[in-house]
Amino acid sequence: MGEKEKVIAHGNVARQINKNLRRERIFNIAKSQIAKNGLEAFTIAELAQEAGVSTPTIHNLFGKKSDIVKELVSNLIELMKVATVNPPIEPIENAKFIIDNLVASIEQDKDFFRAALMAMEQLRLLDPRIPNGLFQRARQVAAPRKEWYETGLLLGNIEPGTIMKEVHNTNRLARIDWVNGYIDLNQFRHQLLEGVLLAYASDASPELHVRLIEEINGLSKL
Amino acid sequence: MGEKEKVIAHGNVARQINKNLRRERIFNIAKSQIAKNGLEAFTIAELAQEAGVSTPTIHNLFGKKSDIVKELVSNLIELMKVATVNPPIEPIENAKFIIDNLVASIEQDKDFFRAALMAMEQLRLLDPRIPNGLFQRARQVAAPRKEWYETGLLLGNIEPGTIMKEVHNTNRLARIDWVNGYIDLNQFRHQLLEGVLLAYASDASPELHVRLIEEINGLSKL
DNA sequence: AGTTAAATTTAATGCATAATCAAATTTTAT
DNA sequence: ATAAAATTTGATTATGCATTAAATTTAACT
Repeated sequence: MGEKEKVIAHGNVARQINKNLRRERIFNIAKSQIAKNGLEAFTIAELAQEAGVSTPTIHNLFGKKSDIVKELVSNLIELMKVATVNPPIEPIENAKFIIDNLVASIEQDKDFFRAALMAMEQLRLLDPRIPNGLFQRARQVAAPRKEWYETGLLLGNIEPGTIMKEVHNTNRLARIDWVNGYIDLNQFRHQLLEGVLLAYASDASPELHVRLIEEINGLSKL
Repeated sequence: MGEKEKVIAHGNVARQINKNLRRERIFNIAKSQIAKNGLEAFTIAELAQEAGVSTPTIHNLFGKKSDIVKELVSNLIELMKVATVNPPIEPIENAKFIIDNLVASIEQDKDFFRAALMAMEQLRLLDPRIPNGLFQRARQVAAPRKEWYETGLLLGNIEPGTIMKEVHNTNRLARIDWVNGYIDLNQFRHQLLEGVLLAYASDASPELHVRLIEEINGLSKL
């Protein structure tokens, strides 16, 4: 079936290169199947069929079914370790910047993100109680910054930790909604941004509050 | 095995009564198993074993496996149709009242709620896009009221619909967290109340804002 | 207490899928 | 061109589950 990936090279190196190409091609099909129908519906047999290959081949390339799931997760974790660039300082711009960045990187390989996040959920790796390194990072996403309190943009009447939790929860729900296919990436961005700005608004200085409201109401009109 | 439920009655009526008692006993075991290990892990065989009965008996009493799931859902829907009493008008008291009521009714049969909510999720009945009767109701839970805008407690700078969405999202996430066993009912109450009050705070009059902050910060200290 | 209807059980069937292995095929290296 | 190594394959095994059919037990009514 499917055209074999060839490489003009001699020696045993070629074998490995070709194998990796085959492997990657099949892995992409797996991601797409998982993303489309969920982990539950995903079977080795279907994967083999769509890849134009027999079931044992899948086992040779990937091992057990659960190994595929594990590989997805470790890929995602690896990806999340990449340091984020430093965002602008102003709250609204900060939120937009971080969220747009997040959306952009998801956009690059939606299937992968959806499949990997499903896998993490199934492995209970997204349990918010367990503070694995992942969540230490995730909690920082769009969390209120010290500077905003120092410059009086946020009043500090509500404990920063409370705002941070709220932002984090907004993140989690938007992610769940997107993974389950309830919303698309545009709506994801919208929901996330709106939630974050609302959280800021609950403790904003009058000056910031005005700008937040403008921004929030602007969102609804799209 | 397990003590048979008896009723002192003659005629064929007795059969039906006994049957219903048996059925109910087994149904409770099903709820508990689903609540504990999730719908995925739930099997007829395990249910039969814990009920001290053979698998065909389950089929005789309930039909297919999916019928059990359906029954859970329809029970929950039935329960949700029960009219809610009219809550107090003041925003903070209103939120507390509604949330405490909700928690209290869940408390009465946690297994049932957890199992039924899992079933609804699996059947995609909790998809926030689909506006079935259920969500029309759920959206009202702790939503901001007209009176609050008329009396100036909420300013209306942020569109009421936006606040309502935020409250609803808070509801959804708290529910998901509880169903998945990430939080217990106390934390559920806490998370839900905090989220709702924060949403109000984003558009509250100075007078209400002060009281909301007091309440929110009070929560954190528990 | 004996007769009949109903409910339960034992046993068998069927289905979907994961996992494995010897044999055949392809690919590399000389 | 050919031998050695690696890979893919077809066939098979194993498992876990829901479901059905026939046989047996249990309970109700006279």
